[in-house]
Amino acid sequence: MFDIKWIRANAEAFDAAVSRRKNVSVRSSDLLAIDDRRREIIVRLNEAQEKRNALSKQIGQAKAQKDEAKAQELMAEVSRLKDFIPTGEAEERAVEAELRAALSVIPNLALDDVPQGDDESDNVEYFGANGTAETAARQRPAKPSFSFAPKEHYEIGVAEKDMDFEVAAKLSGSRFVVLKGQIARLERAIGQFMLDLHTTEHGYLEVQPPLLVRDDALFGTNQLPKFEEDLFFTPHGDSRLALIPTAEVPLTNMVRESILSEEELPLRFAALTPCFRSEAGSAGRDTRGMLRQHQFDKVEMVSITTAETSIDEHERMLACAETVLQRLGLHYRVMMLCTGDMGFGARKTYDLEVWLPGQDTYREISSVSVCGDFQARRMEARYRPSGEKQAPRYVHTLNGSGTAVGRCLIAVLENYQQEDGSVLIPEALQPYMGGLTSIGGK
RNA sequence: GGAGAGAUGGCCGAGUGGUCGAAGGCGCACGCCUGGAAAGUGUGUAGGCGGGGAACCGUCUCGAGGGUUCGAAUCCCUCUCUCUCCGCCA
Repeated sequence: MFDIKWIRANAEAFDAAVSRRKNVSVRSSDLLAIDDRRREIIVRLNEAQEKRNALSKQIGQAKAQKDEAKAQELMAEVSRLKDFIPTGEAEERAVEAELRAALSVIPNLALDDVPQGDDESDNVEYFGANGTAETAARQRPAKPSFSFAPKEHYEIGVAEKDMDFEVAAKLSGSRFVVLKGQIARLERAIGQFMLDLHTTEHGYLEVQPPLLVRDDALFGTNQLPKFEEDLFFTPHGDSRLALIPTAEVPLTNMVRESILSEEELPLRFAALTPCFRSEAGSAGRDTRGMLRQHQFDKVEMVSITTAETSIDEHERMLACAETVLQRLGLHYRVMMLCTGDMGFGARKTYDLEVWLPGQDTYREISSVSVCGDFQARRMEARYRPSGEKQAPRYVHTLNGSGTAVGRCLIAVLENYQQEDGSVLIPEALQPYMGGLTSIGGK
């Protein structure tokens, strides 16, 4: 969410930057018009309150001096002028709500190095801050080669038996899956491996958050008010709770409505949780297999930083996510999303796309975004700079998947499949699989 | 689910209708003291909004929202959360 004072001071820059984003027609002049009305009512209200307060203080003094006649006279005077105050207060609340509503549906502005574009076809491959295609290729696992036609994950022998969409449909309908036996264990192993990697090697604090959250938390991380239809809700008393669409929501909101000290930053949280998405807008897309589900596991990373360090933290977080795929020996590429493909709250986003030989294509497995102070302003999350006395500033927030567990399971199955329908277990996962080196063999 | 108690600044905690944005303490900042530190000591130390070039001024905020009143941290109502006891329960 934007600071109206910043928009007032930087109206042209705001208009130029906001016009880079897709489907956004708002102009600074619309917002400033609301703000002008807001300031006008505040001035009038403050003047009335000032008079009322001054007179009330005199009444107190008159009563203390037992000057009842004077007190009565003053009280009559206050009664006359205070008619305006209740209506003025109501007017101020209304116009402030109007301004907030207008501001809360404006997406974040892209950083200067984000490519301009309409959709994913305008994303550009990214090789690291100082990297090239060559340096990236040395660091990233190679694309596997097959002596047979690799299958899609749900066609592979071991999955045909233990990845059960039919029974899931009986329980819950489409876009659910029941995993069984060694496939279920493999999914669990992948999640454990990733979470352990981030907590033991990358400095993230392991967190087990609630999976049900209130509307305020969803507003903080931008799911509300614009993307309500993507969520599952459950009634709760007279209100409701949402199933988290990503652990970004609880992890980021852990710092909401607080003032941290600069010394505590950066805060780094990681969690392995189920995620729930209605997929309202994607009917008919990716219906086969478990690529796009209503429920899936994901390891999420969240960093809370100062304003100065968020860009560096973004590169660091990308590297943390990449390490997962490198350890698993999975080929991937990194895309910098263009302005048209970025999420609502992001200033810049990198997607990790893992190679799926069965589909013969790259598919998103992780998304790493830096949001600046956009979410912090929605959450009222600030920090007090150290040293000389300074006013609190908004923190910067970042989030990234590290990575999606379900999609990683797909990638392991497809990349490590054998002709006989069995699947080799990557070395990094073997300790989590009781030492097994393959599953689904005869 | 029933009964009761509570929510005050970065933290702890006093304050039951007026001069209270709020005692005191802790923490923090800057000074004094010291060879240096600790201790001691002095001063300062909430946030939002509006006005102003600035110094500064005004206003709002004592969990949230309403109400009573000339005036509310204090009284009333609703809600949220926390704690204690009882019940139920993985």
